[in-house]
Amino acid sequence: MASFDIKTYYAEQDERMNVPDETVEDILKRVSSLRRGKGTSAHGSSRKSPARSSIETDDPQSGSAGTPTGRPGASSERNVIFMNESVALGRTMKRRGSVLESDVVVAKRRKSVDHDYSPQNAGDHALSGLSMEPRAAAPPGLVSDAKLASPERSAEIEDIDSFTVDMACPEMTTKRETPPRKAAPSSHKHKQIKSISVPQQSPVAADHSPISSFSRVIADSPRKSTRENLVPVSRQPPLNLRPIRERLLTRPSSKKKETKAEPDPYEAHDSPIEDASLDAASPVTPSKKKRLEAEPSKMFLEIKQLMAKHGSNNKKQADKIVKRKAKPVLQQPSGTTTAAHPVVDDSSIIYISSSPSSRANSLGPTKTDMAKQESNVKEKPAKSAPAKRMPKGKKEKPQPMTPAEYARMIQADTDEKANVAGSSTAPPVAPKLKRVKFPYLTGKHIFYAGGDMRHASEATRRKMDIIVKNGGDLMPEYDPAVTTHIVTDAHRQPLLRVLGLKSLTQIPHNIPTVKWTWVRSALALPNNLSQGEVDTALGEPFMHAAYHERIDAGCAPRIERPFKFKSKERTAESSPSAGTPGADSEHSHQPAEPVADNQPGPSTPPEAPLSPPTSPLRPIGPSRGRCSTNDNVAKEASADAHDPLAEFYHEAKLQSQTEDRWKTMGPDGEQSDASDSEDEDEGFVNSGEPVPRGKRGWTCDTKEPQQLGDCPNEDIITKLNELMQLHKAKPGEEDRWRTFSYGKSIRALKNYPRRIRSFAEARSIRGVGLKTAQKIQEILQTGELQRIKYEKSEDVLVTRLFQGIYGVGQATAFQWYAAGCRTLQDLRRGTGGVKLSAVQKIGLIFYDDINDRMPRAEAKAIFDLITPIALSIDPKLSIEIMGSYRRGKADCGDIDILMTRPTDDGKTHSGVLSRLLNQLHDAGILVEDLAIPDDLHDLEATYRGLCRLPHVDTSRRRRIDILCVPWTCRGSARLYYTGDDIFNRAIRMKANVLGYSLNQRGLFGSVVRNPSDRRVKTNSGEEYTMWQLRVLVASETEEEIFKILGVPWQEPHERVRG
DNA sequence: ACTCAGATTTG
DNA sequence: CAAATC
DNA sequence: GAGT
Ligand SMILES: O=c1ccn([C@H]2C[C@H](O)[C@@H](COP(=O)(O)OP(=O)(O)OP(=O)(O)O)O2)c(=O)[nH]1
Ligand SMILES: [Mg+2]
Repeated sequence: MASFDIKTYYAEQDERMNVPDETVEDILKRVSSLRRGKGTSAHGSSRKSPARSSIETDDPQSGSAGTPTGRPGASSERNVIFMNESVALGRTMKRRGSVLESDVVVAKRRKSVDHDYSPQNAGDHALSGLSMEPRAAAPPGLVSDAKLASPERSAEIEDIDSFTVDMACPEMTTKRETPPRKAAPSSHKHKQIKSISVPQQSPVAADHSPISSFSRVIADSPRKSTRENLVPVSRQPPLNLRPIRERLLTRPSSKKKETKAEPDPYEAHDSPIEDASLDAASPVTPSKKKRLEAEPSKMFLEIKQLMAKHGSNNKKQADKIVKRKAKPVLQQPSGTTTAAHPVVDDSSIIYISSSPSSRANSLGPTKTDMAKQESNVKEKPAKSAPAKRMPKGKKEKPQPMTPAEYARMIQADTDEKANVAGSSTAPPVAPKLKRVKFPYLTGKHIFYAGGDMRHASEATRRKMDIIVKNGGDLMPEYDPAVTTHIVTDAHRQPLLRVLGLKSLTQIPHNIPTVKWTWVRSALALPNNLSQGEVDTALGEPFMHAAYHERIDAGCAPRIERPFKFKSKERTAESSPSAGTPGADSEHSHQPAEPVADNQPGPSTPPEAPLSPPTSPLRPIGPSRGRCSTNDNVAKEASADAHDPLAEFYHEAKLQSQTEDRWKTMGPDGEQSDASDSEDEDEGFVNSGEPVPRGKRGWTCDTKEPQQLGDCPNEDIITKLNELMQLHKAKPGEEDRWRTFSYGKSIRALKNYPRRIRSFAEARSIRGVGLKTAQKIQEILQTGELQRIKYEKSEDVLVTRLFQGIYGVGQATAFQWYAAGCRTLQDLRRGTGGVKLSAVQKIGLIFYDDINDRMPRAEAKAIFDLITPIALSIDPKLSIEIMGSYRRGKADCGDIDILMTRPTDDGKTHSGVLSRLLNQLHDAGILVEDLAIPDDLHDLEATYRGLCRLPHVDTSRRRRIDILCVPWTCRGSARLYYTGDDIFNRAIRMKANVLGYSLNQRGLFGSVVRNPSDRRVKTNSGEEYTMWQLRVLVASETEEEIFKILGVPWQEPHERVRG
């Protein structure tokens, strides 16, 4: 099994590389240019090198193929300082306690003063103030993997505590960079919240809890679960925050808002332009500066330097952004509202061990559920949960039906209504579908194939409904003669089955195979388009091609391309290069392809797509640029009789044989013992053991040695990672999981102690499958990975740039790309009519800041500013910094704060967040809001925003997340928030396999209530347990969760998997 | 052929 | 409901 | 993409 068919390998590679790559790009170019009437200019710049030219200066990858947030590839997590933390902490604590004690800012917490946090249109505000002009000319913060981390020394860290906000440089720049652009009419829904500013309370010494600073923050020794959540209160350096508030708070014009006549102090100066308020602000600053100057520490200086270095000179003053969100006024899904919440009758509850498979329809505990639980625990009678859809209440008899049947049904029904006003025959279940005003799918005969080809699932029905509603002619079954479009999100195999075909190539060219996104893309369109616009609105089919092989389908004339044959040429290409691997970059060898030419007809495949000159056919409208290449390809292919890669093949074979020995020796012992249930995929590290074979076990169970420097397979890892980053930028499920998989292989490789020498050896590693092993082999033999070049197309590069914007993911990035955007500047200009959401605007403005990671010390500094403020609101609060910080990372991508409060005194932290946010804004720490919790008063809430060190004009914007959870959930919440993400997924997966389910609220076991009754048969015949509930098994401490799951305890810094 | 974690907020 | 993010 |  170790051997593989090299031909097939290259054939596949070839297909993948040639087909979509060049084609998409060209098409896109052509299209976009057409749309914009830009003529032909585009194609000239097609390939690599030229491609770059089209990306303006703000193109991060110019040069390095950095990734915005290169996850795995980025600085691997090393806990540089972690070891000393407790020590350092202890020391600093002491110092802190003695030196700075008095001035903790404390506000009397008086209920009366408790005003809700009321942000308003953050996006608009930011925009109005700054405009989206590029602020920092500096190259985007995207950094190549190599230099991501600016390692902090442990020494530095201990000093951080003495850090003091420097008031020396409080000159707040009051100038605005640009005249306020009219606030984008981003219509936010406003959460109905009364917004009233809190009259500043004067700082008061914290007389309360002598919770002296200690350390929970860092050295958290889980063992003592007792005080697990004690607040790491750190005495705060003298910082007079108070004055700021009033001035700084520039109430963004609450334009429409005023109608509300909300007595909002902020409303006072409601000029959208904040200049006024800003000016006002400046005078205030001086007053408070003095205090702060008190002992600037060396640490502080360092931080300053660091920041200066990063130097994002944002002139923007601490604009107050306040956003109001209209809270969905408890719009209860009528149906569910009435349905009484299922009352759990304990007596009828039985525990069952759910197999992973059964978890499908088990309702996970939702916020709503938890609310109930909380109440049980007498935490707080959860407010009437907005009924997050209790599955129980209604029961729309799904009524089994095949997709075809359903299609026929709704199609018939709709037609009837549309055509004859005849009395409805009122088919039993026939949904009342009314065609929408603007049926953009009119005239299109669509065959839809959902995930389930046998039964029309809810989702399938909904989608079919949509198709019909929008005028589409839904085909019950595929008929190549009539069908004009095939819409599917399924995989090739299932689709082919339904179509009754053997190969995708059997589908006529004129029938595009597109994903659901194609239909959806025009859904939200204005309903006034002209017929002509419809098609454009729908988007070119190829943009939504379901399979890259068929990317051309439906797009005008096209020249048949002999896929299969190209394999050879490619073969020729890579193998020979073995001797002279490096050297040639794609374009470079354009002219000098000789290298490859040793072989019979090896037209370097890369060249094919690359060379604009060779295929100038572009001009001809919709023709595929590829045609000429194909011809060549075919020719060459035929010419090439000898397979140069034969050697590879043989070699692999041999190796596999020889290596089977050691490989097999491993398995025996392992397999037996591991055989039990796991089937786990998670491969794992056998740290440095002589037995290299793929081991089994749960990745969450064993800490991975994360030393970087020693990896013997670094080159391989680097290349695979590069490839992964490229895939990560692509939309679609396929690439999503591919990325997932690459991640696993890479991790496995990182933990592999020896240099891999062969295909077979690679293959033996868990997580490294056929394809990856082949790639590894290619790297081993040629020193490079051709595939990378092909995946590195302009669209990927550009969209990856876009994805660096907070709030922009694969989908939007590609949409924008399709709209013709190529640079960040294009986005600012709104090229192609692209619209950025409020968050995205902020993300764009602070592109560099957000993509930068902060030194650990800065995270602490900011947190230390926040802590006292929080405690001033409620001394019993427990707030802790989590995420990468808790794991001991030297640099943090953001600050993750967990907030909760013990309930022993009958109180909760409800409402604290609101006040905290207000105060943090006032203090100039919070600068921008990105996401506000549904209900600020909920015990469970998530806030996301941007913060910065106040009063330091050089400080950069940092991402900050605040997570509030009920006290009872603290354990699971800490587990979750500590991460890392890979670890979380791994442990959650193990939980599943063991019949549990784990989330930030707790570890749940499945339970079925009176199994005898509530069972429902589904169309497929299985039984779905509708009343299956998940009961809380543990959530208060991390330890118990680890224990129950049989995961050996691991300190935060040991939970690093990525 | 199925699974790959599970949740919240936004538009 | 899909996308983005944690 | 990989493991089952
Ligand atoms: O997909 C994800 C992302 C994050 N998390 C958890 C683990 C993580 O540690 C925590 C905080 O997320 P964040 O994105 O801040 O990651 P981090 O671990 O703190 O790293 P970084 O330094 O980039 O912030 O949330 C998940 O469970 N799943
Ligand atoms: Mg973080």
